[in-house]
Order: sequence, then C-alpha cells, then structure tokens
Amino acid sequence: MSPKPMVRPGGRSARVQESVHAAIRELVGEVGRDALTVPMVATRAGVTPSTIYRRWGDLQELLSDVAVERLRPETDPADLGSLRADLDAWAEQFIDEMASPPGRAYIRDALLGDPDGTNAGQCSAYAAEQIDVMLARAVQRGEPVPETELLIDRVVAPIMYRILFRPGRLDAAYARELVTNAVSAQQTEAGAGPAQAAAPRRSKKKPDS
Amino acid sequence: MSPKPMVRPGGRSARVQESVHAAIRELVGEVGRDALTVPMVATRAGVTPSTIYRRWGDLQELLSDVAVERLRPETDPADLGSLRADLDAWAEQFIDEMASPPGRAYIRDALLGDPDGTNAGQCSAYAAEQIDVMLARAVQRGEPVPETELLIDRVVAPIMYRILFRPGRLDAAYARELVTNAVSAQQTEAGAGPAQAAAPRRSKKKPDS
DNA sequence: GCCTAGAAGCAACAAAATCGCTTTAAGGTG
DNA sequence: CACCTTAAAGCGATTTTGTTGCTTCTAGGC
Repeated sequence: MSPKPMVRPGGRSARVQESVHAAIRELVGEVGRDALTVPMVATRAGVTPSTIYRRWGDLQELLSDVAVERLRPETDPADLGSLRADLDAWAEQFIDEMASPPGRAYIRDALLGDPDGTNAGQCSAYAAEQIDVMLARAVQRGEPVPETELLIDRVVAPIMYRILFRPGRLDAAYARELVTNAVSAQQTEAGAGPAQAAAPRRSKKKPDS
Repeated sequence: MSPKPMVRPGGRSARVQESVHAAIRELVGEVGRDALTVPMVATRAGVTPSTIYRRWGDLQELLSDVAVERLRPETDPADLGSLRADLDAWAEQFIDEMASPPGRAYIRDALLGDPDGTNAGQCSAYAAEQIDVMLARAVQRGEPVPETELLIDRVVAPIMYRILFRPGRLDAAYARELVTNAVSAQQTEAGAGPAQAAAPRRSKKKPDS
C-alpha cells in the first residue's frame, strides 16, 4: 500500500499503449474497422494478445479509447469577430466532422466500449471546452453571452441526437438555425438555463500518453 | 425469384424468435446483462447457437432488438388537460425511465448492435409518436402547438444527450425547464423550427413477432 | 396433399478469450 | 547507485466462442 504506485504513465507500459494504438490506426486503414480482431492488433503491435485483454478487456474498450483520441479537437475554434459568427462556423464544422461516416463510427465506438461513461464524458468535455473558448472571447469583446450549458442543450445536443437516432437533415442551414435560437434565447430567457459545472474527470486504469 | 417469400413472420421462426427473446429477458435477470453469452442464451432458449449466429450475427444485434422492444412505450401519455401539463409529466417520466441504470443500458444496447441505424430510428420514432399524441390533443383543445421537431430538439435531444454523454443533473426540475423553454419558444419563434417528416422505416431480416 | 425454399439442427472445425505462472523493468528506497 | 518491490508484459495450456458445410424440418404457395 505505498502511496502512489497507481498507473505507471511512462516506460514500457506507455510504449505498449502507443504501439497498440498505432497498430489500430494502421489496421483500420488496411482491413477496415469491422475486420479488426484482438489477435490481429496484438501481432501488429508486437505484443501478446493477453496483454491487450488484460489492459483493455476487449476490443470495444480499446476502440473506444482510440475513438476518443480522434474526437479530440485539434485546434481552437476560429475567431471571426463575433460570437454569432464563431458559433455558426463552429457548429457547421462540428456537423461536418461528426455526421460524416467516419465521425459517426468514432462516436459509436466511443460510446460502445465505455461501461462507466468516462469516454463519453470526455467527448462532451471537448465540446464544452470549445464553446468556452468562444464565450471567453465574446466576453472580452463585451458581447452578452449565454451559458455554456444552454449552448450544449440547444446546439450540441440536437446535433448529436440526430446523428445517433435520426436519419436526414444535418446541414449548415440547420446549424445556423440552432445557433440563432440559442443566442436569441439568451436575451429572452437570460438566467433560465441550467448552471452546472461539468466536472471533467478522468482516472481509470489507462495511462494517458 | 417468387414475388413474396421474404421473411416468414409466423410458424417456427416466430417461435424461435420469441423463445430467444424470452431467454434473454430471463437470463438478464438471473446472471446480469454482462455475463450473457450466445451459447448460454441458445441453451436456455432450446435452440442451437448457430441459429442465433445466423439470424442475428452476434449478441449485440440480438440485445439491440430486445432493447428496442423494451423501450417501446406501453401507454399513451396521460391527458392532464393542457399541453403544458402533459409535456411536463411526460418529460419527467421519460427522464425517470431513460436515465435509470436499466434505461441507460437499454439505450446503449439499442444503439450498439445497430449497424444501419434502424433500431435507433425506431427509438426516436417512439418519442415522436408520444409527442404527436399530446400535440394532437392540444390542437383539439384549441391550444397553439409547437412543431414536433422543435420539441424533439428542445426536450428529447438534451435529455438523451445528457444520458449518453454527461454525468449529473437529470431531474424533474430540469425536465420542466426544458418544457418551459420549448413551449415559450413556440410563441417567439413560431415557424423557425425545422419541419421534416422523419420517415420511420423498418425492414432488414427480422420478422417482427 | 404435394413442392419448394427458407430456416433450424448438427457436428466438425477454426478462432478467440481466459488463466496460472514466469519474466521484465519502472520507480521508489536506503 | 545498487537494490527491492511490484505493476505490467510474455508465454503456453486450456476453455469458450464463433463459423461452416451439410442434413432435416416445416410454413406457405400451388
């Protein structure tokens, strides 16, 4: 019971994690996501299958980890001079990325092998962070801003709901409509939105590279 | 190429389907959802494993079918005299059912083994039907009513998003808040909501009981 | 009442997941 | 800086699951 043995974020474990993730990225490109098997990934990564089974449990949890990594936004949203413009552009790009076939696949994978919701929470946190960046800029400009939570309910949630549950209509016009409704709501409904700090946590067993 | 051999909705196939579904319901109660295996289900149902593999492909698709069945609403929403009251009560019940641990499990299962989105679409259709019932009643009373799509975006989507992606705060107060915002929006934004008939389709290989 | 073909059963096989045990090497300790 | 301690990786035997070709059954059409 030493105080902090915990996870082992560096060294061999880290190398294994990295080579396994890399193996998956390669193999998804070569044979397709559906043909993946644990033994196949293990061979490519140069580890034994039992290592993967012990660390991740099954292929789904592993794919979930990889998916979350790929859903991490690479850059901050563009600064276009006004909150409205920033949100429009961001929402449109969000739809483009998330509603595309690979995007849908990543979302599904992220949700799939995620018993405790950690990975799903992380996805949500990414969106919230992006929104916060835009809101912070708007505040600095002196614009009135809605709550992060309101934007999540009004913009992010409908988009994700449609991606997961419904067929058609996910285009730029829809994005603008959502943004319009969300920012105009901020005037009429002011503080009526939920105010709740989403605590982004991450722990579990996985060493982040 | 005879005109309608198709699926075979009755007879032995139907009995097999029913006994397999029943076996799953029983076993989920006995050993828990995570301990299920195809051979186990097959034995309990009195069929050979290969039958299950051939008809459903894998455990996930099978669980997805069962989950959708259980997510089907059993009754129409209560008629409480006004749209507002109906929606409040319905949203609260929706949260209770869907955000409970078993509810979450069904939602996940329904999304999971569902390559083509048929089952997910069905879930969404259930909610839309319930909403339509309430709206139709409101119209008969002479109340002004919002679009179904607006209610899906403003009430259903945020709830489902939070269930799937975010931890806390899913209570009756939140439900009321969403409903309030949705019905008041109908005044200010009138026809600004999306208008799109979601075509509920169902085909695939499965004979519905 | 006979055909037909879609589905289930069966059994041999192939692939996967699991588990006990051994070995390696991070990272803390004296 | 050598030395422990211990989490994690490797290995191989074993169990469990998934696949496949072929046979048998039977619902539904004629």
